[in-house]
Amino acid sequence: MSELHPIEYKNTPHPPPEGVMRGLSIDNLVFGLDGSHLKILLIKHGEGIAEGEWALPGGFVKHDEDLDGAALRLLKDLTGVEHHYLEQLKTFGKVSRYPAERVVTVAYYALVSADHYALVAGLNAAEAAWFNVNKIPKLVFDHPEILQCGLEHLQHQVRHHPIGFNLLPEKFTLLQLQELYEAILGIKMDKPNFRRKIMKMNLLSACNEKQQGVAHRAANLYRFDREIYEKLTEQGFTFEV
Amino acid sequence: MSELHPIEYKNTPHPPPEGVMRGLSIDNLVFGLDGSHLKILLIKHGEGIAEGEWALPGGFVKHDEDLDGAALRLLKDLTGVEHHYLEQLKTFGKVSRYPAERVVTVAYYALVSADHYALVAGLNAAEAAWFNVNKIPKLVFDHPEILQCGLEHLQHQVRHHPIGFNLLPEKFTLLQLQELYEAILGIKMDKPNFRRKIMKMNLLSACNEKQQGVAHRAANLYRFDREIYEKLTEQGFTFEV
DNA sequence: AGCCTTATTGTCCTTTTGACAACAAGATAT
DNA sequence: ATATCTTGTTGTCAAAAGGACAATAAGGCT
Repeated sequence: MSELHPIEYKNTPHPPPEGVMRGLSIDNLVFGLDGSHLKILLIKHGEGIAEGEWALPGGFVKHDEDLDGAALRLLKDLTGVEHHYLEQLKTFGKVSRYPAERVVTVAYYALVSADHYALVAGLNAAEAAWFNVNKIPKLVFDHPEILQCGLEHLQHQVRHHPIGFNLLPEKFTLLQLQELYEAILGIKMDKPNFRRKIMKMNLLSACNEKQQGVAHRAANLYRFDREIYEKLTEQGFTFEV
Repeated sequence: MSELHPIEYKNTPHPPPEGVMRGLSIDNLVFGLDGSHLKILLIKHGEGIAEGEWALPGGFVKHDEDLDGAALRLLKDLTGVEHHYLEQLKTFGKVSRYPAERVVTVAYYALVSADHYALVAGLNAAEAAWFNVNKIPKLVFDHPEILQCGLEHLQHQVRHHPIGFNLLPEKFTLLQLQELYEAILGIKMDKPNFRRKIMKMNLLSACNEKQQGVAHRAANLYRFDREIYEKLTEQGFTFEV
Protein backbone atom coordinates (compact mmCIF):
# COMPACT_ATOMS: atom_id res chain seq x y z
CA MET A 1 0.00 0.00 0.00
CA SER A 2 1.38 3.39 -0.93
CA GLU A 3 1.72 6.22 1.52
CA LEU A 4 -0.59 9.15 1.28
CA HIS A 5 0.67 12.69 0.97
CA PRO A 6 -2.43 14.73 1.69
CA ILE A 7 -0.70 18.06 1.42
CA GLU A 8 -0.15 17.44 -2.27
CA TYR A 9 -3.83 17.19 -3.03
CA LYS A 10 -4.87 20.45 -1.47
CA ASN A 11 -4.21 22.77 -4.38
CA THR A 12 -4.41 25.60 -1.91
CA PRO A 13 -2.31 28.67 -2.60
CA HIS A 14 0.66 28.01 -0.38
CA PRO A 15 4.33 27.95 -1.37
CA PRO A 16 4.89 24.65 -3.11
CA PRO A 17 7.26 22.17 -1.45
CA GLU A 18 10.92 21.98 -2.42
CA GLY A 19 12.00 20.08 -5.49
CA VAL A 20 8.97 20.92 -7.60
CA MET A 21 8.58 23.16 -10.62
CA ARG A 22 7.15 26.56 -9.84
CA GLY A 23 3.91 27.44 -11.51
CA LEU A 24 3.17 24.01 -12.94
CA SER A 25 0.68 21.61 -11.39
CA ILE A 26 -1.26 18.49 -12.33
CA ASP A 27 -4.97 17.91 -11.77
CA ASN A 28 -6.55 14.52 -12.25
CA LEU A 29 -10.09 13.82 -13.36
CA VAL A 30 -10.72 10.39 -11.90
CA PHE A 31 -13.81 8.76 -13.38
CA GLY A 32 -15.48 5.63 -12.10
CA LEU A 33 -18.65 3.77 -12.94
CA ASP A 34 -21.05 2.88 -10.16
CA GLY A 35 -23.60 0.57 -11.70
CA SER A 36 -25.19 2.89 -14.21
CA HIS A 37 -23.88 6.18 -12.79
CA LEU A 38 -20.75 7.93 -13.93
CA LYS A 39 -18.87 9.31 -10.93
CA ILE A 40 -15.84 11.46 -10.33
CA LEU A 41 -13.46 11.47 -7.39
CA LEU A 42 -13.09 14.80 -5.57
CA ILE A 43 -11.13 15.83 -2.51
CA LYS A 44 -12.06 18.33 0.17
CA HIS A 45 -9.93 21.32 0.94
CA GLY A 46 -8.92 21.31 4.60
CA GLU A 47 -7.18 24.67 4.77
CA GLY A 48 -6.59 27.91 2.92
CA ILE A 49 -9.04 30.34 1.38
CA ALA A 50 -11.10 27.61 -0.23
CA GLU A 51 -11.57 25.67 2.99
CA GLY A 52 -14.51 23.33 2.86
CA GLU A 53 -14.80 23.41 -0.91
CA TRP A 54 -14.19 20.47 -3.15
CA ALA A 55 -11.47 20.17 -5.75
CA LEU A 56 -9.94 17.88 -8.29
CA PRO A 57 -7.07 15.90 -6.79
CA GLY A 58 -3.78 17.34 -7.90
CA GLY A 59 -0.27 18.35 -6.97
CA PHE A 60 2.95 19.80 -8.27
CA VAL A 61 5.38 18.39 -10.80
CA LYS A 62 8.83 17.52 -9.50
CA HIS A 63 11.88 18.77 -11.28
CA ASP A 64 13.05 15.29 -12.12
CA GLU A 65 9.82 13.66 -13.24
CA ASP A 66 7.94 13.65 -16.52
CA LEU A 67 4.44 15.10 -16.67
CA ASP A 68 2.97 11.64 -17.19
CA GLY A 69 5.05 10.40 -14.28
CA ALA A 70 3.75 13.10 -12.01
CA ALA A 71 0.14 12.37 -12.92
CA LEU A 72 0.73 8.67 -12.34
CA ARG A 73 2.40 9.26 -8.97
CA LEU A 74 -0.40 11.50 -7.74
CA LEU A 75 -3.02 9.06 -8.93
CA LYS A 76 -1.32 6.13 -7.28
CA ASP A 77 -0.83 8.01 -4.02
CA LEU A 78 -4.50 8.92 -4.04
CA THR A 79 -6.08 5.65 -5.08
CA GLY A 80 -3.46 3.11 -4.03
CA VAL A 81 -3.80 1.49 -7.44
CA GLU A 82 -1.25 1.79 -10.17
CA HIS A 83 -2.86 0.46 -13.30
CA HIS A 84 -5.63 2.84 -14.15
CA TYR A 85 -6.11 4.13 -17.65
CA LEU A 86 -4.52 7.57 -17.66
CA GLU A 87 -4.30 10.12 -20.44
CA GLN A 88 -3.50 13.77 -20.72
CA LEU A 89 -6.56 15.94 -21.26
CA LYS A 90 -5.59 19.57 -21.66
CA THR A 91 -3.54 22.31 -20.08
CA PHE A 92 -5.26 25.22 -18.39
CA GLY A 93 -3.28 28.41 -18.11
CA LYS A 94 -5.46 31.50 -17.76
CA VAL A 95 -3.49 34.20 -15.98
CA SER A 96 -5.88 34.49 -13.07
CA ARG A 97 -7.10 30.92 -12.81
CA TYR A 98 -5.29 30.43 -9.52
CA PRO A 99 -5.19 32.96 -6.70
CA ALA A 100 -2.05 34.76 -5.51
CA GLU A 101 0.37 33.36 -8.06
CA ARG A 102 0.48 32.17 -11.64
CA VAL A 103 -0.01 28.43 -11.87
CA VAL A 104 -0.56 26.52 -15.08
CA THR A 105 -2.10 23.10 -14.61
CA VAL A 106 -2.00 20.07 -16.84
CA ALA A 107 -5.23 18.09 -16.48
CA TYR A 108 -5.21 14.32 -16.88
CA TYR A 109 -8.14 11.99 -16.84
CA ALA A 110 -8.13 8.53 -15.36
CA LEU A 111 -10.62 5.69 -15.62
CA VAL A 112 -10.98 3.50 -12.55
CA SER A 113 -12.20 0.00 -13.22
CA ALA A 114 -15.25 -1.32 -11.42
CA ASP A 115 -12.90 -3.87 -9.86
CA HIS A 116 -11.22 -1.04 -7.94
CA TYR A 117 -14.13 1.34 -7.57
CA ALA A 118 -15.17 0.49 -4.01
CA LEU A 119 -11.59 0.14 -2.86
CA VAL A 120 -10.63 3.58 -4.07
CA ALA A 121 -13.60 5.22 -2.43
CA GLY A 122 -12.71 3.74 0.93
CA LEU A 123 -9.01 4.45 0.93
CA ASN A 124 -9.07 8.05 1.92
CA ALA A 125 -12.71 8.44 2.81
CA ALA A 126 -12.27 11.39 5.16
CA GLU A 127 -10.95 13.55 2.38
CA ALA A 128 -12.06 11.98 -0.87
CA ALA A 129 -15.48 10.98 -2.19
CA TRP A 130 -17.14 9.90 -5.39
CA PHE A 131 -19.72 12.29 -6.84
CA ASN A 132 -22.27 11.61 -9.51
CA VAL A 133 -21.20 13.79 -12.44
CA ASN A 134 -24.70 15.23 -12.55
CA LYS A 135 -24.56 16.33 -8.91
CA ILE A 136 -21.27 18.12 -8.48
CA PRO A 137 -20.72 20.41 -5.48
CA LYS A 138 -19.12 23.83 -5.74
CA LEU A 139 -15.56 23.44 -6.96
CA VAL A 140 -12.54 25.67 -6.45
CA PHE A 141 -10.79 27.85 -9.03
CA ASP A 142 -11.40 26.84 -12.64
CA HIS A 143 -12.08 23.22 -11.76
CA PRO A 144 -15.66 23.41 -13.06
CA GLU A 145 -14.28 24.30 -16.48
CA ILE A 146 -11.74 21.48 -16.31
CA LEU A 147 -14.42 18.99 -15.35
CA GLN A 148 -16.70 20.17 -18.14
CA CYS A 149 -13.87 19.75 -20.62
CA GLY A 150 -13.16 16.28 -19.28
CA LEU A 151 -16.76 15.19 -19.57
CA GLU A 152 -17.02 16.36 -23.14
CA HIS A 153 -13.76 14.67 -23.98
CA LEU A 154 -14.85 11.45 -22.36
CA GLN A 155 -18.14 11.51 -24.26
CA HIS A 156 -16.27 11.92 -27.50
CA GLN A 157 -13.50 9.44 -26.78
CA VAL A 158 -15.79 6.69 -25.60
CA ARG A 159 -17.58 6.70 -28.95
CA HIS A 160 -14.43 6.54 -31.04
CA HIS A 161 -12.03 4.46 -28.96
CA PRO A 162 -12.52 1.36 -26.85
CA ILE A 163 -11.65 3.11 -23.59
CA GLY A 164 -14.96 2.41 -21.90
CA PHE A 165 -13.81 -1.10 -21.06
CA ASN A 166 -11.44 0.45 -18.51
CA LEU A 167 -14.45 1.43 -16.43
CA LEU A 168 -15.88 -2.09 -16.28
CA PRO A 169 -14.65 -5.13 -14.41
CA GLU A 170 -12.48 -7.45 -16.42
CA LYS A 171 -15.44 -9.72 -17.10
CA PHE A 172 -18.69 -8.00 -17.91
CA THR A 173 -22.07 -8.56 -19.50
CA LEU A 174 -23.28 -6.86 -22.64
CA LEU A 175 -25.88 -5.02 -20.61
CA GLN A 176 -23.20 -3.58 -18.35
CA LEU A 177 -21.40 -2.34 -21.42
CA GLN A 178 -24.58 -0.82 -22.78
CA GLU A 179 -25.36 0.89 -19.49
CA LEU A 180 -21.85 2.33 -19.50
CA TYR A 181 -22.58 4.06 -22.79
CA GLU A 182 -25.97 5.18 -21.59
CA ALA A 183 -24.43 6.64 -18.42
CA ILE A 184 -21.65 8.49 -20.18
CA LEU A 185 -23.64 9.71 -23.15
CA GLY A 186 -26.88 10.28 -21.30
CA ILE A 187 -28.97 8.40 -23.84
CA LYS A 188 -31.01 5.21 -24.06
CA MET A 189 -30.07 2.50 -26.52
CA ASP A 190 -31.89 -0.48 -27.97
CA LYS A 191 -30.63 -3.68 -26.42
CA PRO A 192 -30.82 -6.07 -29.37
CA ASN A 193 -29.31 -3.57 -31.76
CA PHE A 194 -26.54 -2.65 -29.35
CA ARG A 195 -25.57 -6.31 -28.92
CA ARG A 196 -25.50 -6.86 -32.63
CA LYS A 197 -23.33 -3.83 -33.27
CA ILE A 198 -20.80 -4.70 -30.57
CA MET A 199 -20.61 -8.37 -31.41
CA LYS A 200 -20.04 -7.65 -35.06
CA MET A 201 -16.78 -5.90 -34.16
CA ASN A 202 -15.33 -9.19 -32.88
CA LEU A 203 -13.54 -7.42 -30.05
CA LEU A 204 -15.07 -9.41 -27.22
CA SER A 205 -14.14 -12.92 -26.30
CA ALA A 206 -16.66 -15.03 -24.41
CA CYS A 207 -15.53 -16.17 -20.97
CA ASN A 208 -17.83 -19.21 -21.10
CA GLU A 209 -19.05 -18.13 -17.71
CA LYS A 210 -22.35 -16.72 -16.59
CA GLN A 211 -23.30 -13.89 -14.31
CA GLN A 212 -23.76 -14.99 -10.68
CA GLY A 213 -26.46 -14.25 -8.13
CA VAL A 214 -29.08 -12.55 -10.25
CA ALA A 215 -32.79 -13.28 -9.90
CA HIS A 216 -33.31 -13.94 -13.57
CA ARG A 217 -31.63 -15.61 -16.49
CA ALA A 218 -27.89 -15.09 -16.11
CA ALA A 219 -26.08 -13.29 -18.92
CA ASN A 220 -22.88 -14.44 -20.55
CA LEU A 221 -19.65 -12.78 -19.48
CA TYR A 222 -17.21 -11.32 -21.98
CA ARG A 223 -13.84 -9.69 -21.84
CA PHE A 224 -12.30 -7.09 -24.12
CA ASP A 225 -9.57 -8.57 -26.30
CA ARG A 226 -6.90 -5.92 -26.72
CA GLU A 227 -4.76 -8.04 -29.01
CA ILE A 228 -7.51 -8.46 -31.53
CA TYR A 229 -8.26 -4.77 -31.32
CA GLU A 230 -4.68 -3.86 -32.11
CA LYS A 231 -4.54 -6.33 -34.95
CA LEU A 232 -7.73 -4.93 -36.45
CA THR A 233 -6.55 -1.36 -35.96
CA GLU A 234 -3.47 -2.04 -38.06
CA GLN A 235 -5.79 -3.21 -40.81
CA GLY A 236 -7.66 0.07 -40.78
CA PHE A 237 -10.50 -0.81 -38.44
CA THR A 238 -11.84 2.07 -36.38
CA PHE A 239 -13.95 1.61 -33.29
CA GLU A 240 -17.26 3.45 -33.49
CA VAL A 241 -20.32 3.25 -31.23
CA MET B 1 1.32 44.44 -40.38
CA SER B 2 2.68 43.06 -37.16
CA GLU B 3 6.32 43.25 -36.19
CA LEU B 4 8.41 40.13 -36.19
CA HIS B 5 10.36 39.00 -33.17
CA PRO B 6 12.66 36.36 -34.59
CA ILE B 7 14.43 35.69 -31.32
CA GLU B 8 11.26 34.18 -29.95
CA TYR B 9 11.07 31.50 -32.60
CA LYS B 10 14.52 30.13 -32.08
CA ASN B 11 13.75 27.72 -29.31
CA THR B 12 17.46 27.57 -28.59
CA PRO B 13 18.57 26.96 -25.03
CA HIS B 14 19.42 30.47 -23.96
CA PRO B 15 18.11 32.34 -20.93
CA PRO B 16 14.58 33.36 -21.80
CA PRO B 17 13.87 37.11 -22.02
CA GLU B 18 12.50 39.04 -19.06
CA GLY B 19 8.82 38.95 -18.26
CA VAL B 20 8.23 35.35 -19.32
CA MET B 21 7.50 32.27 -17.29
CA ARG B 22 10.50 30.06 -16.71
CA GLY B 23 10.30 26.56 -18.06
CA LEU B 24 7.10 27.00 -20.05
CA SER B 25 7.03 27.49 -23.79
CA ILE B 26 4.60 27.28 -26.69
CA ASP B 27 5.15 25.48 -29.98
CA ASN B 28 2.83 25.91 -32.92
CA LEU B 29 2.05 23.34 -35.59
CA VAL B 30 1.00 25.49 -38.50
CA PHE B 31 -0.71 23.49 -41.23
CA GLY B 32 -1.58 24.71 -44.68
CA LEU B 33 -2.94 23.12 -47.81
CA ASP B 34 -1.11 23.60 -51.10
CA GLY B 35 -3.40 22.24 -53.76
CA SER B 36 -3.53 18.63 -52.76
CA HIS B 37 -0.52 18.60 -50.42
CA LEU B 38 -0.67 19.09 -46.68
CA LYS B 39 2.19 21.32 -45.53
CA ILE B 40 3.59 22.53 -42.28
CA LEU B 41 5.45 25.73 -41.51
CA LEU B 42 8.91 25.31 -39.99
CA ILE B 43 11.60 27.80 -39.00
CA LYS B 44 15.33 27.46 -39.22
CA HIS B 45 17.55 27.74 -36.22
CA GLY B 46 20.09 30.51 -36.72
CA GLU B 47 22.16 30.02 -33.59
CA GLY B 48 22.80 27.70 -30.66
CA ILE B 49 23.60 24.02 -30.57
CA ALA B 50 20.96 23.12 -33.09
CA GLU B 51 22.13 25.65 -35.69
CA GLY B 52 20.96 24.86 -39.16
CA GLU B 53 18.24 22.47 -38.03
CA TRP B 54 14.56 23.07 -38.44
CA ALA B 55 12.05 23.53 -35.67
CA LEU B 56 8.43 24.26 -34.94
CA PRO B 57 7.86 27.96 -34.43
CA GLY B 58 7.49 28.75 -30.76
CA GLY B 59 8.34 31.00 -27.89
CA PHE B 60 7.86 31.64 -24.22
CA VAL B 61 4.72 32.51 -22.33
CA LYS B 62 4.62 35.94 -20.72
CA HIS B 63 3.68 36.28 -17.09
CA ASP B 64 0.62 38.31 -17.90
CA GLU B 65 -0.81 36.41 -20.84
CA ASP B 66 -2.99 33.32 -21.09
CA LEU B 67 -1.66 30.23 -22.84
CA ASP B 68 -4.09 30.74 -25.71
CA GLY B 69 -3.03 34.37 -25.86
CA ALA B 70 0.62 33.44 -26.11
CA ALA B 71 -0.05 30.96 -28.90
CA LEU B 72 -2.09 33.55 -30.75
CA ARG B 73 0.56 36.24 -30.34
CA LEU B 74 3.35 33.98 -31.60
CA LEU B 75 1.25 32.85 -34.53
CA LYS B 76 0.32 36.36 -35.50
CA ASP B 77 3.92 37.57 -35.21
CA LEU B 78 5.02 34.74 -37.44
CA THR B 79 2.35 34.77 -40.11
CA GLY B 80 1.10 38.33 -39.95
CA VAL B 81 -2.45 37.01 -39.94
CA GLU B 82 -4.66 36.99 -36.90
CA HIS B 83 -7.62 34.85 -37.77
CA HIS B 84 -6.32 31.36 -38.19
CA TYR B 85 -8.03 28.42 -36.59
CA LEU B 86 -6.01 27.69 -33.45
CA GLU B 87 -6.46 24.96 -30.89
CA GLN B 88 -4.40 23.49 -28.09
CA LEU B 89 -2.97 20.08 -28.99
CA LYS B 90 -1.05 18.62 -26.06
CA THR B 91 1.62 19.47 -23.54
CA PHE B 92 5.02 17.84 -23.76
CA GLY B 93 7.01 17.63 -20.57
CA LYS B 94 9.59 14.88 -20.55
CA VAL B 95 12.41 15.80 -18.20
CA SER B 96 15.10 15.74 -20.83
CA ARG B 97 13.14 16.89 -23.85
CA TYR B 98 15.03 20.18 -23.93
CA PRO B 99 18.77 20.58 -23.41
CA ALA B 100 20.38 22.36 -20.47
CA GLU B 101 17.22 23.21 -18.55
CA ARG B 102 13.75 21.85 -17.90
CA VAL B 103 11.22 23.30 -20.30
CA VAL B 104 7.66 22.10 -20.67
CA THR B 105 6.01 23.09 -23.92
CA VAL B 106 2.36 23.45 -24.78
CA ALA B 107 1.79 22.56 -28.42
CA TYR B 108 -0.95 24.27 -30.42
CA TYR B 109 -2.02 23.57 -33.94
CA ALA B 110 -3.17 26.17 -36.41
CA LEU B 111 -4.84 25.85 -39.79
CA VAL B 112 -3.93 28.46 -42.37
CA SER B 113 -6.54 29.04 -45.04
CA ALA B 114 -5.63 28.76 -48.69
CA ASP B 115 -6.44 32.47 -48.93
CA HIS B 116 -3.42 33.20 -46.73
CA TYR B 117 -1.18 30.32 -47.69
CA ALA B 118 1.05 32.08 -50.20
CA LEU B 119 1.18 35.26 -48.13
CA VAL B 120 2.37 33.43 -45.03
CA ALA B 121 5.10 31.63 -46.90
CA GLY B 122 6.50 34.84 -48.26
CA LEU B 123 6.43 36.92 -45.09
CA ASN B 124 9.52 35.63 -43.45
CA ALA B 125 10.96 33.57 -46.24
CA ALA B 126 14.57 33.65 -45.07
CA GLU B 127 13.70 31.86 -41.87
CA ALA B 128 10.44 30.08 -42.45
CA ALA B 129 9.30 27.62 -45.09
CA TRP B 130 6.45 25.26 -45.85
CA PHE B 131 7.30 21.55 -45.92
CA ASN B 132 5.24 18.73 -47.27
CA VAL B 133 4.30 16.66 -44.22
CA ASN B 134 5.67 13.59 -45.97
CA LYS B 135 9.08 15.20 -46.53
CA ILE B 136 10.09 16.66 -43.21
CA PRO B 137 13.73 17.57 -42.54
CA LYS B 138 15.52 16.74 -39.31
CA LEU B 139 13.84 18.54 -36.45
CA VAL B 140 15.26 19.66 -33.11
CA PHE B 141 14.49 18.21 -29.66
CA ASP B 142 11.23 16.26 -29.43
CA HIS B 143 9.65 18.18 -32.28
CA PRO B 144 9.30 15.03 -34.41
CA GLU B 145 7.11 13.53 -31.68
CA ILE B 146 5.05 16.72 -31.44
CA LEU B 147 4.55 16.77 -35.19
CA GLN B 148 3.56 13.12 -35.25
CA CYS B 149 1.03 13.75 -32.51
CA GLY B 150 -0.33 16.73 -34.40
CA LEU B 151 -0.73 14.79 -37.62
CA GLU B 152 -2.61 12.01 -35.91
CA HIS B 153 -4.79 14.50 -34.12
CA LEU B 154 -5.51 16.35 -37.34
CA GLN B 155 -6.43 13.12 -39.11
CA HIS B 156 -8.83 12.29 -36.35
CA GLN B 157 -10.33 15.75 -35.93
CA VAL B 158 -10.90 16.34 -39.60
CA ARG B 159 -13.13 13.28 -39.76
CA HIS B 160 -15.25 14.20 -36.78
CA HIS B 161 -15.39 17.99 -36.88
CA PRO B 162 -15.76 20.46 -39.74
CA ILE B 163 -12.32 21.99 -39.24
CA GLY B 164 -11.06 21.13 -42.70
CA PHE B 165 -12.86 24.15 -44.12
CA ASN B 166 -10.29 26.33 -42.36
CA LEU B 167 -7.68 25.07 -44.80
CA LEU B 168 -9.66 26.00 -47.90
CA PRO B 169 -10.41 29.40 -49.35
CA GLU B 170 -13.74 30.87 -48.34
CA LYS B 171 -15.31 29.70 -51.58
CA PHE B 172 -14.32 26.26 -52.78
CA THR B 173 -15.40 23.45 -55.06
CA LEU B 174 -16.45 20.02 -53.88
CA LEU B 175 -13.37 18.54 -55.52
CA GLN B 176 -11.13 20.85 -53.49
CA LEU B 177 -12.86 19.65 -50.38
CA GLN B 178 -12.44 16.04 -51.40
CA GLU B 179 -8.76 16.54 -52.18
CA LEU B 180 -8.33 18.07 -48.74
CA TYR B 181 -9.54 14.85 -47.14
CA GLU B 182 -7.45 12.77 -49.48
CA ALA B 183 -4.35 14.80 -48.61
CA ILE B 184 -4.85 14.68 -44.87
CA LEU B 185 -5.98 11.08 -44.64
CA GLY B 186 -3.77 9.76 -47.39
CA ILE B 187 -6.59 7.91 -49.14
CA LYS B 188 -8.56 8.07 -52.37
CA MET B 189 -12.30 8.66 -52.34
CA ASP B 190 -15.08 8.17 -54.85
CA LYS B 191 -16.18 11.49 -56.26
CA PRO B 192 -19.92 10.93 -56.70
CA ASN B 193 -20.27 9.29 -53.31
CA PHE B 194 -18.26 12.00 -51.58
CA ARG B 195 -20.46 14.71 -53.06
CA ARG B 196 -23.60 12.96 -52.01
CA LYS B 197 -22.40 12.47 -48.46
CA ILE B 198 -21.31 16.06 -48.01
CA MET B 199 -24.35 17.58 -49.64
CA LYS B 200 -26.72 15.53 -47.52
CA MET B 201 -25.35 17.26 -44.41
CA ASN B 202 -26.73 20.59 -45.66
CA LEU B 203 -23.73 22.46 -44.31
CA LEU B 204 -22.69 24.07 -47.58
CA SER B 205 -24.43 26.97 -49.20
CA ALA B 206 -24.05 27.47 -52.92
CA CYS B 207 -22.41 30.73 -53.94
CA ASN B 208 -24.16 30.71 -57.31
CA GLU B 209 -20.76 31.28 -58.80
CA LYS B 210 -18.55 29.06 -60.86
CA GLN B 211 -14.86 28.32 -60.79
CA GLN B 212 -12.80 30.60 -63.05
CA GLY B 213 -10.05 29.91 -65.55
CA VAL B 214 -10.17 26.16 -65.82
CA ALA B 215 -9.87 24.32 -69.10
CA HIS B 216 -12.98 22.23 -68.56
CA ARG B 217 -16.49 22.53 -67.24
CA ALA B 218 -16.37 24.92 -64.26
CA ALA B 219 -17.53 23.59 -60.90
CA ASN B 220 -19.94 25.32 -58.58
CA LEU B 221 -18.48 27.19 -55.63
CA TYR B 222 -19.74 26.62 -52.11
CA ARG B 223 -19.04 28.06 -48.70
CA PHE B 224 -19.27 26.43 -45.30
CA ASP B 225 -22.25 27.71 -43.32
CA ARG B 226 -21.20 27.88 -39.68
CA GLU B 227 -24.61 29.04 -38.48
CA ILE B 228 -26.37 26.02 -39.89
CA TYR B 229 -23.70 23.79 -38.44
CA GLU B 230 -24.19 25.21 -34.96
CA LYS B 231 -27.95 24.93 -35.24
CA LEU B 232 -27.70 21.30 -36.31
CA THR B 233 -25.16 20.55 -33.59
CA GLU B 234 -27.60 21.71 -30.94
CA GLN B 235 -30.08 19.22 -32.35
CA GLY B 236 -27.64 16.38 -31.91
CA PHE B 237 -26.08 16.31 -35.36
CA THR B 238 -22.50 15.15 -35.48
CA PHE B 239 -20.20 15.78 -38.40
CA GLU B 240 -18.68 12.58 -39.78
CA VAL B 241 -16.71 11.99 -42.96
C1' DA C 1 -47.10 -24.74 -12.46
C1' DG C 2 -47.29 -20.16 -13.42
C1' DC C 3 -45.23 -15.55 -13.15
C1' DC C 4 -41.62 -12.27 -13.52
C1' DT C 5 -37.36 -10.48 -15.23
C1' DT C 6 -33.71 -10.24 -18.24
C1' DA C 7 -31.08 -12.69 -22.13
C1' DT C 8 -30.87 -13.72 -26.74
C1' DT C 9 -32.35 -14.44 -31.44
C1' DG C 10 -35.04 -13.20 -35.34
C1' DT C 11 -37.70 -10.27 -38.68
C1' DC C 12 -38.77 -6.43 -41.44
C1' DC C 13 -38.08 -2.22 -43.26
C1' DT C 14 -35.42 2.06 -43.94
C1' DT C 15 -31.15 4.35 -44.56
C1' DT C 16 -26.51 4.43 -45.84
C1' DT C 17 -22.63 2.97 -48.46
C1' DG C 18 -19.89 1.65 -52.40
C1' DA C 19 -19.08 0.74 -57.18
C1' DC C 20 -19.76 2.49 -61.38
C1' DA C 21 -22.59 3.96 -65.53
C1' DA C 22 -24.38 7.84 -67.89
C1' DC C 23 -25.02 12.35 -69.13
C1' DA C 24 -23.70 17.60 -69.06
C1' DA C 25 -20.81 21.49 -69.84
C1' DG C 26 -17.19 23.96 -71.36
C1' DA C 27 -12.57 24.38 -73.49
C1' DT C 28 -9.47 22.90 -77.00
C1' DA C 29 -7.93 20.59 -81.21
C1' DT C 30 -8.75 19.45 -86.10
C1' DA D 1 -18.20 23.52 -86.94
C1' DT D 2 -17.41 19.27 -85.18
C1' DA D 3 -15.02 16.07 -82.62
C1' DT D 4 -12.75 15.25 -78.50
C1' DC D 5 -11.04 15.78 -73.97
C1' DT D 6 -11.63 16.79 -69.18
C1' DT D 7 -14.04 17.41 -65.23
C1' DG D 8 -18.74 18.24 -63.16
C1' DT D 9 -23.05 16.28 -61.90
C1' DT D 10 -26.85 13.01 -61.68
C1' DG D 11 -28.56 8.32 -61.62
C1' DT D 12 -28.77 3.28 -60.75
C1' DC D 13 -28.41 -0.83 -58.20
C1' DA D 14 -27.04 -4.13 -54.96
C1' DA D 15 -24.85 -4.84 -50.48
C1' DA D 16 -24.33 -3.42 -45.80
C1' DA D 17 -25.75 -1.17 -41.74
C1' DG D 18 -29.14 0.64 -38.62
C1' DG D 19 -33.57 1.03 -36.07
C1' DA D 20 -37.96 -0.71 -34.33
C1' DC D 21 -39.83 -4.32 -32.19
C1' DA D 22 -41.73 -9.25 -31.96
C1' DA D 23 -40.71 -13.74 -30.31
C1' DT D 24 -38.50 -17.09 -27.77
C1' DA D 25 -35.18 -18.81 -23.92
C1' DA D 26 -33.56 -19.29 -19.30
C1' DG D 27 -33.59 -18.88 -14.74
C1' DG D 28 -35.33 -17.53 -10.06
C1' DC D 29 -39.53 -16.69 -7.24
C1' DT D 30 -44.38 -17.30 -5.44
